Amino acid sequence: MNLSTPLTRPSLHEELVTRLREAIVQGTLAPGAKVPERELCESLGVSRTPLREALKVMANEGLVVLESNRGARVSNVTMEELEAAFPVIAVLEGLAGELACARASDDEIARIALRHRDMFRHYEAGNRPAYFQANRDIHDALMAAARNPVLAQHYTMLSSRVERARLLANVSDSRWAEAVEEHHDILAALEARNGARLRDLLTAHLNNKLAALKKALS
Amino acid sequence: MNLSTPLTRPSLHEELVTRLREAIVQGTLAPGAKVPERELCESLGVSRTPLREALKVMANEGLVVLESNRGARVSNVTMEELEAAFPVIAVLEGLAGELACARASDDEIARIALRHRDMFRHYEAGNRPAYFQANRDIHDALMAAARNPVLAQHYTMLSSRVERARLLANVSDSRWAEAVEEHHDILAALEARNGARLRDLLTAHLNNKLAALKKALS
DNA sequence: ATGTTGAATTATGAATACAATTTGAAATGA
DNA sequence: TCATTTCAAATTGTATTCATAATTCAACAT
Repeated sequence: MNLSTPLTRPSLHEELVTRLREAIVQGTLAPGAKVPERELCESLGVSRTPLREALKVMANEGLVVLESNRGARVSNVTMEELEAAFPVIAVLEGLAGELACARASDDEIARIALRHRDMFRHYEAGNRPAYFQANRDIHDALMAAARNPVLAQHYTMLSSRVERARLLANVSDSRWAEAVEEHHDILAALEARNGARLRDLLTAHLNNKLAALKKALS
Repeated sequence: MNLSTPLTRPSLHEELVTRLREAIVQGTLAPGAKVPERELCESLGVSRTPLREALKVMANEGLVVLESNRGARVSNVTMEELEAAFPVIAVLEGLAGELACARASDDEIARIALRHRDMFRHYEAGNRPAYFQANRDIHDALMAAARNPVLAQHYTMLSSRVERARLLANVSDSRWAEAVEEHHDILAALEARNGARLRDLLTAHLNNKLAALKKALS
């Protein structure tokens, strides 16, 4: 048990941030939709104050935009934003990979390898949702293995902004095959603990993902 | 005049975030100090609501920590945090350099070069504050030249967290000389628009800075 | 019929009020 | 004297209120 943390129960606005973030990433709160303050207050059973605090935080992260005297809207997923965000995510993931090679336990690497095999199976079965989930798990596990909370924090912010793009367009089958290929290399570099190579592979992987999105959305 | 923007006056809490961030970076609000809510409200002439909204946002950025029922404290600058944050800043600056090489106007590069010459003069004169200022200007200008708002946003968050370290320890003269040397190379790579090289130089520059800080603080 | 005006309604931004928790010092006892 | 307990004051987290800006919609003019 952890006795160093002084037993701090999460504040209302933090829980709201978490739940709203999920709702936005999942698409329950659609991009561009205005956030109905009063309604949410009622359904969540809180007053406006903590909800509004949560909205300020999410606005700072770019998940919502605040229009003065007109309330909050879920931010739109634009091509411009994706083009800006992806290169940043790419270098962050690259760094995560590099650090993970240096710091991950053998056990962690084994677990990531296992998840890879799951993912490959989902690909063979053509099961996109399961593939996506496994893919996310892998990236999250890698981030955890990097043991850098600052990195993880910014990664979380950015991926929640971008994750929603998957709802906009399915990538082509050919890109899917390519991505799987890339993941074979990624796993190999991780298992070899080749940090520099894994970094470059991950950065390229993300940049390729952006290119594919661009194509799918044009 | 710009008529496309729908005439939006900045909200109170946003202004507060900006001002509090400055106060924290500048050291007016010292690391570890608790944020006196009532006092700040009076001196800033606002009520608690917008101030508290600002504090939530800054807590999300890591500039303050919220202790439940015990209010906000300015976060401490720990070695652990610096070790986590610097590598992230390093890759972000690297990306900024790479993008700047591709996107900066000749004019922008010329201005950055000019600011470099200022900075070199301040070094020769042994004027640390002026050197720091010029140094910051250079990094900010580079970031602006990268034309990536997402990158800039995260860079701002991170550097405000880390900037305060300069108040903790003066780097050694030998490291100072080294940093100046590195900046000569950085400028050269930028003027040659050699993106890959500038990226690597900047990343290394930041990582060296961390190493120097580690030495100075031990 | 279509477009415009303006009062009523609603929603928002900020201030204030209230309840719960923490703090700190006086009072008590060893 | 020193530790412990108790209780008031202060501070915080959340709810509510208030003033103002935006929206809606019916009445009117074109």
